[in-house]
Amino acid sequence: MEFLESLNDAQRKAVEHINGPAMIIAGAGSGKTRVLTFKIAYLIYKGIDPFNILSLTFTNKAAKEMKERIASSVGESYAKNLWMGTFHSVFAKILRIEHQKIGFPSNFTIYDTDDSKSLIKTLLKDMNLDPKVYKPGLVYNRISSAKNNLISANEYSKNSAIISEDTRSSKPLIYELYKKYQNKLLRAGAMDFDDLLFKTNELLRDDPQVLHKYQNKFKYIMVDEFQDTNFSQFTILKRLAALFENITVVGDDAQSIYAFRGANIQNILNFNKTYPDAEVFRLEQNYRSTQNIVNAANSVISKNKEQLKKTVWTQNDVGEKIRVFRNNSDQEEGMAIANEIFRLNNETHLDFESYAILYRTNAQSRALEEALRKSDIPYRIYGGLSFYQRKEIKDLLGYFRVTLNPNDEEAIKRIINFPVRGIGKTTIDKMVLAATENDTGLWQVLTDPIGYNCNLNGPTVAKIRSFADLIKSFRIIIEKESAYDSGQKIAASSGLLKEFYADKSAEGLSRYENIQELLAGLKEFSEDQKEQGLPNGLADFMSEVALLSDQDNTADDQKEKVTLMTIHAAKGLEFPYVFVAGLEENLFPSQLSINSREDLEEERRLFYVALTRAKKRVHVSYALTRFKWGNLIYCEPSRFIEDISEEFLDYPYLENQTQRFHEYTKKQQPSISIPSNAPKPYSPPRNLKKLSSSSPSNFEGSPSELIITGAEVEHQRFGKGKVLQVEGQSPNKKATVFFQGIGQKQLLLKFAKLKVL
DNA sequence: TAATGTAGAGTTTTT
DNA sequence: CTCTACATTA
Repeated sequence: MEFLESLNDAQRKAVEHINGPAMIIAGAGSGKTRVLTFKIAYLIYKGIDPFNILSLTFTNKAAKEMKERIASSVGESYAKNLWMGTFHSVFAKILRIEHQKIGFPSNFTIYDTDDSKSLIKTLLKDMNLDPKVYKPGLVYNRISSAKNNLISANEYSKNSAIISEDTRSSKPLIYELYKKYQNKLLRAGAMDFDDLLFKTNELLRDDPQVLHKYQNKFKYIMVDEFQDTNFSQFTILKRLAALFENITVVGDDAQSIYAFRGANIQNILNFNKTYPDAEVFRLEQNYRSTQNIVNAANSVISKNKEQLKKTVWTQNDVGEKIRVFRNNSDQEEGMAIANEIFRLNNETHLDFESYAILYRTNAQSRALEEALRKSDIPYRIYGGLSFYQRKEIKDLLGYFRVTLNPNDEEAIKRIINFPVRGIGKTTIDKMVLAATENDTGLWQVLTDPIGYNCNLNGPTVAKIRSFADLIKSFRIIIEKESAYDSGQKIAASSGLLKEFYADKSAEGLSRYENIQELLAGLKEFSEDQKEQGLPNGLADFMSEVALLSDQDNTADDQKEKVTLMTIHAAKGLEFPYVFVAGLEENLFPSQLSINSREDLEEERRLFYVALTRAKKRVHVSYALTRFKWGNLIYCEPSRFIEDISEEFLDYPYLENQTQRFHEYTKKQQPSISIPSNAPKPYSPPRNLKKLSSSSPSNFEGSPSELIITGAEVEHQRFGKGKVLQVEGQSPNKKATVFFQGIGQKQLLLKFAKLKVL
């Protein structure tokens, strides 16, 4: 066990602790992950069966990396028996095993946030509620936080405090929505993210046999990022650990930055109350950053009231002070950072991947990107729309979902008329109505439209039948074929591949590429699973995919590129040089946080996280003016800059510059007008199209019989074009026309006026 | 049914 | 400003 030699005293003690509850408070950069992996390896060396170890992490990526590290230390054959993953993925797995006990199919669907919100929208329509008052996002958050606090729909409706809170915000019927929402999920054989934890809690609470089974299986439990767990998660832990109490949690209260989505910092602050015998280990030596960075970060976090006692220190060099950049505008801020990176790079000859620019909101990336582009500095930006949220990906996954679970109504609605097969809104509404009246699901109606008496005409019934048959044929395919083969066939037979292939616009091209990428992922999955002798069907793929995120796709193309990301996304990462941009009041700290101490403290922890990402030097910057939604606004430097003790700051111009700024703004007030000498951003001319399309309309179309393949035609708006194809029967005759300079368009002849030339 | 127009909203994010 | 969701129009 010579690996223990490489640990410091505190780390080694934490690793060697085996029995009983333990809390490891791990300061930033203190080698937390190393301790956790070593501890698991140590348990295995001590003869504990990996089969009895459960290790929970914040992301799948973290789990995967840790598993690999353990495998390289104790051997693959041991490591593969470890249960390792996020709360959601581990307990989804268990719920699939125990599905009968909770009344769900084993291949239940996991609804993502979009599915949930769309379901809430349809419920609002049913109940005739105004979606402007009952904003789906708000309703969802309300239900989500109830679930995270283990309040069922029934308990919710009986909780007077909650009801009166909802009434005060003029949304008294949320309890009703919650109930209906759960009913719909049950009927759809679906769970949302919170349900995965909620149902696990119910299962462990109500079924002593199941509880006993998993208590005995998971004799040793490790939890990473414990500061970001919520009540529901902690309750699961308490239940599972109740028998042996071999639970080790690792975390840093100073880095708790996810309260806004239900994480409860009290879990870590009060761990000792739940487990009075818990041994507490403090990892306080920082191996990452210079003394100046560590001390500056400490001075910031000390302004928070709620925290566990610890003193992070380092033996590293003193290093340089935190540099403060003051700028007149967000553009200038970007240029200042770009210039500094350029200068540093000449000086140090480091790769561009040594630099990160961190910010509070994604919207800030634009000005920064522009500056980097102008300076020819390569960068990679994280965030934005994730791969799995893209339309085309959700479309294909929608087909997979319906195939696996035809009760998945959100997925049915997504794909039933995409690609278009003539089943429109009216038809769907009729069938939904029939389903509601007969107290059944949409799929049942789809498979027997006549039996349910939906008042549909013959051709429509035929279209519905052929859609149902299509799905049924997919069900046969996935019975015996691999995920890849099934996926390939479904993508082709559904018409999706053709649909995206036909679209030759830039967007269409990238959509097609994304579909291909997903199929490539399926292929990789199928082959990997087969190699390992594991099941490789579509169902197996789908049971994992709902819980994956972009960060799990370890794309290694960030080499030689500057990293741009939000501070949240930077958690757990490190860079030699870090730029924290936009340190302005109402931006960082965010405007929404400055009214409560708790929220403000969370923002301050976020700043702490930002500072402690850096190894060598930190630059913080702010702008005096910034464009927000097209308007120039004036900004004040963030209070967080003053939270850094002056001795660690390099703030050359602080006094005279800010003073000048204040004089300047005073002069301008009270009329908030843009001074003529203020920098104006470049904005390209817009709405050119509008000007060219406003001609009076006395345009006559030719009769549809004259519109034939090959004909040269003219359209009022699109101009001259050539008919490539005509399909369908009058009055639903459709022509595909190629217009010069515009591209291919599909037009319904009963609407579009086309003149034959 | 599909393209186009318009109103409204707009932290942080993983599962 | 920019994106999205819904209504409108052909």
